[in-house]
Amino acid sequence: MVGEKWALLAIREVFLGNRRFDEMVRRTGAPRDTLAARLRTLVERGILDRRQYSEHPTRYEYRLTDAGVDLYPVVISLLRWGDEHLAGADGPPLLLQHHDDHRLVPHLTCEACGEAVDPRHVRPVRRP
Amino acid sequence: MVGEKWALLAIREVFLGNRRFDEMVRRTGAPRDTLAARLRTLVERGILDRRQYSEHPTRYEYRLTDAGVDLYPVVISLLRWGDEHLAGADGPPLLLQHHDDHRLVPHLTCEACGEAVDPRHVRPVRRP
DNA sequence: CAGGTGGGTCCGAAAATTGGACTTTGTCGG
DNA sequence: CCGACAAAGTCCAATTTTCGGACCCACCTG
Repeated sequence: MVGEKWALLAIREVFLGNRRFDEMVRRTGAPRDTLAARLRTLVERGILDRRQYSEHPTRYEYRLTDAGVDLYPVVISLLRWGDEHLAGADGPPLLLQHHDDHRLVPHLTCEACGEAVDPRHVRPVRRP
Repeated sequence: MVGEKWALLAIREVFLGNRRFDEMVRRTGAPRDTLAARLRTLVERGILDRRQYSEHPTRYEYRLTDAGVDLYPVVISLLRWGDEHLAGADGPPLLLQHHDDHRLVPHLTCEACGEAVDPRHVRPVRRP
């Protein structure tokens, strides 16, 4: 559903507030052609919504649907991975302010027990 | 780094304990050719490690490096998204047991303040 | 009326993926 | 010793996707 090239990057841009086609092209560097196709499939799949934000001139923007918003943990986890493993000497290109008073430190926990999720404590079981 | 087709699926299989080439082909349905290429790039990028687990016959398996293990939140978040938005009537194909006594309910929090992460409370800031 | 912006489309070239056949090395049962 | 089987790939021609750049149209703005 979100595995094609540019799909998650486009979704990230929408999360960052860059909802317009040209803005996404500029920020991601995707070919306009490919991005247009990708946005179409994401809309078809119910992850993005294309809405007009101005008539005269007719202009569109992309918003996340509820299902799209649910991808936030995926995007943020990838962002954190990049910050940790790929960032250069001067740190990550983007900081995330949480509640306007501290840096967001994303971290996966189990809602049931409250603990941090460690792969060693998780056992996959095929559908019973 | 992990955006090409089959990359995250291969990584997922390794997390699930399916570390052998043929096993991954069977489970993911990827073309052998493509999977072989993908595994090669993932090894080059330091996400997987290819190690011999038997001489005579010579056999290899793929293990996650530390950087690879750090992708766990990404894989788990995607898995949860799929469970929520794509699972059919009989539920998700895979259950995750946490500490052998309850179902894992993955959930992104901020380590700094302990709260659940809500996109509305996060403000991206370009590098200062 | 010239220039700019937003949101695309069109196209030929280049790159990646596909599925199936084939290979190599070694094990196992009879 | 023979035939069957497994693991881990490789090879190849036929699709599919992506790429990058040019182009288009409607609408402002000075």
